[in-house]
Amino acid sequence: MPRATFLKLPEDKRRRFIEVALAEFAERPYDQASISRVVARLGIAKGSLYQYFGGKRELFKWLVEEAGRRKLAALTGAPPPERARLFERLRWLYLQGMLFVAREPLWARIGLRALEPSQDEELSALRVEMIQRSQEYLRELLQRGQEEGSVRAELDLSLVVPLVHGLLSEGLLRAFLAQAGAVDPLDPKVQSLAREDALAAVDAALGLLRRGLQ
Amino acid sequence: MPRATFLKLPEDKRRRFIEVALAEFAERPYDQASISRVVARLGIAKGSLYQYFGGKRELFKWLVEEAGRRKLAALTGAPPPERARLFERLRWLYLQGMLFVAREPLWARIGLRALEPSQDEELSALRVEMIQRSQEYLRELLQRGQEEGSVRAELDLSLVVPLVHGLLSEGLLRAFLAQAGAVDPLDPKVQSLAREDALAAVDAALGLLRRGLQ
Amino acid sequence: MPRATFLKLPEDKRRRFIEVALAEFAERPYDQASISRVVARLGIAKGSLYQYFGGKRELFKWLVEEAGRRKLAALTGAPPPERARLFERLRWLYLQGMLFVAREPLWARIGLRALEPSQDEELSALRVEMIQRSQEYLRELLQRGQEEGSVRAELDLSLVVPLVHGLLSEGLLRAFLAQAGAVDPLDPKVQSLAREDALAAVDAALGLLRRGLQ
Amino acid sequence: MPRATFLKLPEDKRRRFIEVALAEFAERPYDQASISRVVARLGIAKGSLYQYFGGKRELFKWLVEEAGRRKLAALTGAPPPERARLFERLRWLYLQGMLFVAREPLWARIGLRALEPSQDEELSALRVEMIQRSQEYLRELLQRGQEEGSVRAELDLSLVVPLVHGLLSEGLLRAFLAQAGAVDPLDPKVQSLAREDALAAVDAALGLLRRGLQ
DNA sequence: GATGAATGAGGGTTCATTCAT
DNA sequence: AATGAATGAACCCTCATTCAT
Repeated sequence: MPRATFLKLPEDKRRRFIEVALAEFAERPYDQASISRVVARLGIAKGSLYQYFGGKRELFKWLVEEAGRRKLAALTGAPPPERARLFERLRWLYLQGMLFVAREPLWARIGLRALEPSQDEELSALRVEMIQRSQEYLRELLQRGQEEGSVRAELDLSLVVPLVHGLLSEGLLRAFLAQAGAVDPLDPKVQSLAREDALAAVDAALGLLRRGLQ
Repeated sequence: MPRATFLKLPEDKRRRFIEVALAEFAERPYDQASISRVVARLGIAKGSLYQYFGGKRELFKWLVEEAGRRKLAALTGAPPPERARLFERLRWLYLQGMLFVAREPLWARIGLRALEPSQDEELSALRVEMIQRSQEYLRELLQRGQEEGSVRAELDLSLVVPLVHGLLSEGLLRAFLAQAGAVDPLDPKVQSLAREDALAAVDAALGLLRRGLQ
Repeated sequence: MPRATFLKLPEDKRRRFIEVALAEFAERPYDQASISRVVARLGIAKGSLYQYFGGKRELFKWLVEEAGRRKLAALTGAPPPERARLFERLRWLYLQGMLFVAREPLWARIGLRALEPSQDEELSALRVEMIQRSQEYLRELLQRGQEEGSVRAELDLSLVVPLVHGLLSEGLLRAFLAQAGAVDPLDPKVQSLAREDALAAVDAALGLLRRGLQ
Repeated sequence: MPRATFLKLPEDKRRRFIEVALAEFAERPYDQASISRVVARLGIAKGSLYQYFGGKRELFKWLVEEAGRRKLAALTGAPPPERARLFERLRWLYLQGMLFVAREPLWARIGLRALEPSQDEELSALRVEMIQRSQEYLRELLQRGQEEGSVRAELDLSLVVPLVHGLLSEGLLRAFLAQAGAVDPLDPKVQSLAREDALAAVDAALGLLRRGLQ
């Protein structure tokens, strides 16, 4: 999505650009984020931003995608459990997710921004797609869980998937953050959260689920 | 919150005002909703709106409160289960919630709008308070559930409450809407949802929880 | 200037109206004073004010005139020096003026408001007229001073009058207020000013003038 | 105070902008001056003005400061009396002041606008500060006058300074303008005033003072 | 490739005044 | 005589985007 100009930018200039744009779009809902503020903080010309990206929406979309790539990199960077059964896999998956929130709160936050409603039609479509894709992935996992016997076969996944998704997305995140007294990933208190807190929250979530699903 | 002028307005005029304002604020996030659009649709003078409400924020807050009152009315209007134990109570509570979504999607939607982040500081504070109050209520229910033995006593409610809340709020709502292929309460497909769909979603949610919590 | 309706108002109602209107117009420059605020504080209908006065300007003009009448009453109420020569007369006149500022700061302030420039054309004319009338009065005094020998005959009064006026109006008022550390008659510190302060300021002013004029 | 954009504007464009803005803010009290009118007269977009200045207040403050700079330039441009004693110094100082009024009535007027009360809190503070600074400067002059023997030592400067200030500010200005039959620096009649009129007014003022102070 | 001045619609809000009741 | 709802122009300010340099 970024223009060629952006990719050819000197490493440190590009890094700085990303840093500032990320901060702006993580801190505010899309419609309140301001291109003007970004270029002001960077000290570059308005026009330059439009050389790098097609506009506000393009920039936001790229940040969201980049957040996805970085989260994926975090997942593939950590040793994934081999031949794991459903709950081991879920445990690993969501543990990495919570650690990503703690380590990269800005990137985690911008991922959530994409789920917020916005006036922009194209972004609304993106939002719906992201929700569906993430539920789709969960559905595949649960389906395999049914095949391997970790999940009762008679459960109607079209109902169960959104329910479990609610528990493991908003629910788990809030449970994790609550341990630091925070409500938002950008709250500085989040820095005090450690791996044990992530484990505690994930295990509490999976504890609830295991019995419900099996 | 509305000015006396608003309350003394002829019934049909007031009804029409509410209708148009509700549509505007339900359809868009607060910061994108526009006072100008409301008065244009109504064909009244800008100044008139300011005779009725102190401003944009006051109008929005009143709509949110009114949504709360209407939901409460829906709850108290339906026969509440007497001497119900936890899961019966939850079943009744969330069933009414889903029926409210199906019957009054605009009012339900505006209740959700209050949970979205906004640029306005006062509304942000309101939002945090609403989230906490709703979790607080859930905590009381679960605590009584522990006392009556419906919920295992060793569960750490500070973790469980946000988890269950995620499942019964975002999760349940999405499960309910998914049955009509909708993602948002404003989707016209929601009209096709019937009481059985609400029951199915609620029972699926409580089915998962019952085993997890007991 | 007030309509008949206003004059027929019950004594206490009229008194209260004056009190509130005076406070509003004394506290703010004319263009910032607000009719809406006056009726809000009074708890009466907007239309009622328009029954009493033709509008904002009429109300202001009446307040200014009333301030003039009250100051005049204060002057005629106090024993004026008989057969006084110029400086005795000035001393008495400006002493009463400073005492009026200390005793009736709101009425004194509104008199000054009339001297502030405003967007309103009619009020601008009023302002010019008030300045000229007050200089005219001073010119008569000084002329008689020349006749009686208290003021050098060769002085060009068309230059001296505005100079003396500047000293005895803005200058004397600021000197008087400065003794309480105040800059504006509405400053609450003004309440601490006593008759001796007024005398000190007036005598300092006349001390300067006497030598200059004789 | 102006943005870089303004400083980099082509000479004639900037000159025209200043001319129009100056006319607007000189003609009306701050609260009545209108940004909309300025851009309309200029035929530029509203947004452009905000590229030049942070807003209405910033623009006004810059105009006032610029007026100060221009008056200072006029003072330093004229030959200042060397080793002058108090009254020579005052004579030169206020003569230049009156000439500035006659030559640059708009810039002189806007300097006076800064002394008018306004709704804006920041400007009110600026106003009080300007009054105090100008009295402070006068106090220093008079104090040195006491040291050099031009002013009687027993005079209480805290009373004398505001008195003299009234005479030399409002008083002198009005005396000067009165010679052309004008009351306001913006009156076109002011153009007919010549150096002799300024000298006459200043000498009349200092004539009064010299005797009073010595 | 970088610049940054210009745009102009749109935002929310205030206010004195009118006039039907 | 009192009411107060309705008016609507005017206010200042923000913003993403364009385009000539």
